[in-house]
Amino acid sequence: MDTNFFTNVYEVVKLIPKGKVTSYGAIANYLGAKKSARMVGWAMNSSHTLEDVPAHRVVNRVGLLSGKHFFETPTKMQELLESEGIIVIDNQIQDFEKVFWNPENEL
DNA sequence: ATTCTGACGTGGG
DNA sequence: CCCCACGCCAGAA
Repeated sequence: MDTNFFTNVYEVVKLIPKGKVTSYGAIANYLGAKKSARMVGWAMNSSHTLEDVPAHRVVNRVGLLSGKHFFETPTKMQELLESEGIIVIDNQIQDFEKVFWNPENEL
């Protein structure tokens, strides 16, 4: 089902532990569509209205807050991450590898 | 129906 | 190491 892909993305994002982050590609890979990482981001765009989906915990493969511009305020995403113990400098997550949460590794 | 763009990722120069 | 181009899929003009 096409809508299932979006729902699946939401489910995975919801499962991201507090203080951890993941990447669009990791989610896409977990869903079996690693080449469609863009769709993951697109799915988040629809999810931005949903409060159950912590989109701020999803960043690109480099740990860059690429989607912060889509939040209510450009600084909201960084503040949310920092409030969870994640250090963000210049839209870049510090110790990205440490706070990285891989769906395939945990699920 | 066609074209472009986009919260990405990988590969090549 | 930095820059450019391609692939993927979906939605908007």
